[in-house]
Amino acid sequence: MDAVIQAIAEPRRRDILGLVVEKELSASEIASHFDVTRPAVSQHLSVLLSAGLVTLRREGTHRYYRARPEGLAELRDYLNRFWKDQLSLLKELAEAEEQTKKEKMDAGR
Amino acid sequence: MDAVIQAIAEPRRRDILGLVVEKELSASEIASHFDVTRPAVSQHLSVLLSAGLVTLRREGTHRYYRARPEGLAELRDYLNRFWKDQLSLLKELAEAEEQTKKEKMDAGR
DNA sequence: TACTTACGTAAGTGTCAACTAATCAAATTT
DNA sequence: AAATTTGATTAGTTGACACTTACGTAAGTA
Repeated sequence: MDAVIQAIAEPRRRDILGLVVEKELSASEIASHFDVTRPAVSQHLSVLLSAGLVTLRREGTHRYYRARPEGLAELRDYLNRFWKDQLSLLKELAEAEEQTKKEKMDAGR
Repeated sequence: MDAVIQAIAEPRRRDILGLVVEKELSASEIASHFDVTRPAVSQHLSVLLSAGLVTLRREGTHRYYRARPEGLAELRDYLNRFWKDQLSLLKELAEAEEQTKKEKMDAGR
C-alpha cells in the first residue's frame, strides 16, 4: 500500500495514469506526450506496474500499458478508511469538547 | 493540492497526523513517540501546516498542533473526483469493448 | 543470419528532502 | 535582568529518485 501512495505522489506518474486510462498505450506513445526520454517513462511504468496501478499486455515487440482500476480502488478504500477513522474521531472529540464547555458554563451559574 | 499529496506521501507525516487526531500535541510530545529529534518533527509539522493538514495553537511557550479535518476532506474529495473520472471511464470502456466483442460474434454467425 | 524495431536495464549525474547538531528566538520563572 | 524552558531555524550531510546516455535483449524483417 505504501508503494501505491509513493507511486501516485509523483506528478508525472499521475499524468501517465491519466493517459493510460483512456486507452492502452506503449511506452513510446506515452513518452511522445511528454518532454522526457523513453527510458524515463519506462522507469515510471515499472513503478506503476509493481504498485499494481497498471497492467501490461505483450504483443510481439510491443508492450501495452493500461490503468488497473482495482489498484486505484484499493488505494481509495485505504484512504477512505483512514479518513473515516480520523474524521469521525475528530467529530466526536469536537462534540465532547462542546459538551465540556457547556458543563463549565452551567457550573459557573 | 500537490502540497497535500506530497505531505501525506511521507510515512512519518502520516504517523504524526494519526497522533494529533486524537488530541492536540506539542512538538516535543510528538517527538517522544518516535526515534527522531525534535527539529525533524518541527520540519514535518511545518510541511503539514503549510499543506493545511494541521492547525497551530500557541499557549505561552507551548505550541499545540492538531489535525485539520478540512484539509483531509479536501484531499479526499480531490482523489475521489480523480477516481470517479477514471473508474467510470474504465467501466464505460470495458462495457463498450464487451459490446464490440458481442457484435463480432454476431457478425460471425 | 544480419538488420531493424521496440523496449527494458545499467551507470552516472543533479536535485531534493529527511535528518542531526548547533544556533537563535520568545515566553516564563527566579 | 539572568536563567530556564519550549520551540523554530540554519548549516551541513546523506540517501533517494527522476532523469539522461549508453548498452542489452527479444521479436519481427530482409
